[in-house]
Amino acid sequence: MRELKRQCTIHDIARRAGVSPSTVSRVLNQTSPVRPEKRRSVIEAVEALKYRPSIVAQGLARGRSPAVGVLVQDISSPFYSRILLGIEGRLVGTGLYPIFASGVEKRQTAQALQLLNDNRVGSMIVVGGRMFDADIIRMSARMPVVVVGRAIAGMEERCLRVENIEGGCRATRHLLDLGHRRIAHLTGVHNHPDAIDRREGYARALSERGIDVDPALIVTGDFEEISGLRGVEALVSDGVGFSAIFAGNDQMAYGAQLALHRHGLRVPQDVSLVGFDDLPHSTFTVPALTTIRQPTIAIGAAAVDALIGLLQGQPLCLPVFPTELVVRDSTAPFFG
Amino acid sequence: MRELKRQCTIHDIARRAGVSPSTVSRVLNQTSPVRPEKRRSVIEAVEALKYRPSIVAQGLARGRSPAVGVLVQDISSPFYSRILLGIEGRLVGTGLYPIFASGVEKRQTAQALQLLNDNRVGSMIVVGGRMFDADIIRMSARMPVVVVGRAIAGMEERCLRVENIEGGCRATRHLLDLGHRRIAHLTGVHNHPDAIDRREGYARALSERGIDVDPALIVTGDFEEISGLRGVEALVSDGVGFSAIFAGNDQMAYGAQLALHRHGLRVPQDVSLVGFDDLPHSTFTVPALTTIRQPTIAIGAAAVDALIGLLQGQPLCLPVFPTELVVRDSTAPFFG
DNA sequence: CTGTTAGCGCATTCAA
DNA sequence: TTGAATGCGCTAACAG
Repeated sequence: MRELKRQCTIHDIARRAGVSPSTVSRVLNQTSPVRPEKRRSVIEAVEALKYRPSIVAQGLARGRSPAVGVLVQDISSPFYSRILLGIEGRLVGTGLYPIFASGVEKRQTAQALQLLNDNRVGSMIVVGGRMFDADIIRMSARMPVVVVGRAIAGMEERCLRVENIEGGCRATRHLLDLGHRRIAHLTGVHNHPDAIDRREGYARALSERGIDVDPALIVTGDFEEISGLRGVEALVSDGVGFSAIFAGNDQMAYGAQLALHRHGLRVPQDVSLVGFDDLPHSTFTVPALTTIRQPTIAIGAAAVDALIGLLQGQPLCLPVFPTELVVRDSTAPFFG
Repeated sequence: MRELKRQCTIHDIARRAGVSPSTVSRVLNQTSPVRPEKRRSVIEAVEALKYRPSIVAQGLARGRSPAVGVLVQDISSPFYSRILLGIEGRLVGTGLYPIFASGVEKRQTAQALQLLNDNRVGSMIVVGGRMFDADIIRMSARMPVVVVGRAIAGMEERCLRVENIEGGCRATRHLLDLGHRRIAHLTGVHNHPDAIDRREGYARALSERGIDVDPALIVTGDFEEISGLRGVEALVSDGVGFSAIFAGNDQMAYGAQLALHRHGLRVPQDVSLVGFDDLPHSTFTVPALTTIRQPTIAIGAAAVDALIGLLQGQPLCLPVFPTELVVRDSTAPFFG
């Protein structure tokens, strides 16, 4: 690897300001009072040379790193990337900064974790993912960890939660209010807590109205578009009658939308469709998607806030995020 | 910030293996021969203690960092995040790792650049963005820099290029081949080289067939969905006749699709639509989008390869990426 | 208040 | 081949 042109160091500043390196460090970190005149000359030198301390050296000297490891399932996922945006935005100006490592599959996860460990990150945010809980629990013994977009048995209190049950209820109630009775549900990843909760909300809303859950109306998906598409195809080819669909997330709703279109079923005239997440793109589907909004950016920001609290020794405090129905054009009243 | 439980260091390994720290370093970095028996006991100790060197300390000692600064306009953009995926994937196993910093707006850009500088990254990949060229040129004087998704005057040779003109041609020819003559074009960001090239391709294909470019058919967009939507609305409300649209990218095509739908224009029966990029989502639009594919993942990977070559002192070699027409369901023959 | 000293964890001379 | 010594850039403990 090529050598870089040497950046100026704390010694250069010290020399130019006529003080010792420690003094420079003191004014920069405000770690102990410094005579005003010296302070001024230090600041002057810093500005003149455009000096910026090396985070690397600081980390070594301080014995802790300002890096926050962000472990994410898929950096290009439309959902997770919104959370990352929230995390990154909130980190700016805090002195902390993120190191992203993505690991969709198990092997990648091990590498990702190793990368974060090699960097000696001082804290972690886990965003979704399917790695073994044990790995995360082990990390959380060594540093502050906050989890977003999944639940981990044994460290529930560190998992940021969204009102998924309530959200599933809202979605389903909306369809019920429109007169729909045969409402299909495309679930998310099997055993995923969010998927389970949303389905639970679906069932709850149905039972509120005294409607029995028809297992034939529930199709297992995996939160990806293609599973939504296949889910609808299964429904149609099995001859299951339905006038509405509650998809476990927006991406599955997109797939469902396409499948419906291919079968000549119009949204919302023939079938009403509700998603979950309110991804930015859902404003632009044809037709625009009615969905349950969860505040992704705010969720990412909250994870950072919680982490900072933890780093300062405060007790963990994670808000539970509400969901909100956003009515657009993919739902309409049912006309038998 | 809380202290972490101390990780084991090279000294711990040295002690356990009964050798000096230098020897441990030697076997780990294979920097000079070590007697087999010692080598073995070092390796044994490393595995027993699950030792991993601190990247931070290595960076300090070596005077260079294995971190690659990745400056990106928007980490949550469906297009750029694909490139990031390619970059990240290619970096795994190279000993290098990315530090992402996003800066959509000018002020954020300055902060992003500062973050990378504070981390003393040893190289950089710039992905899109609208910051002043000068900032990038300045960086490129100090370290290897490769640019993706934009062009910078004065360092063209470091900018990875895609056959945008040819792509624009392909898209337009496809529509011409289907019999369309009134083909509208939604351009990307004003002055953006990709946008200019795609438009150039559009014009070239038209002139090949002896068709004059009608300025009324060209609407300026900005690569975002909403601009595609507004572009179509402008076209319709201005009463401009057209039977096909070539959108400067897929996101604008999405917006166009919705606008067409809202005006009761069916795709592809009434209007054919072609995008550019082939985002993963384009398989799931209603109807599935015909588009020009560019190999985003491969582009990210190529940027990394080029960077590694540069770091090893090799001359820069950037491939020019081809584009490919992907025909799906948003285009159909023109029937006057 | 401030300079000097001593590491942080590692790579890299330099001798041996 | 290998250990001891030195330093990367910075912070922190310790005198003064």
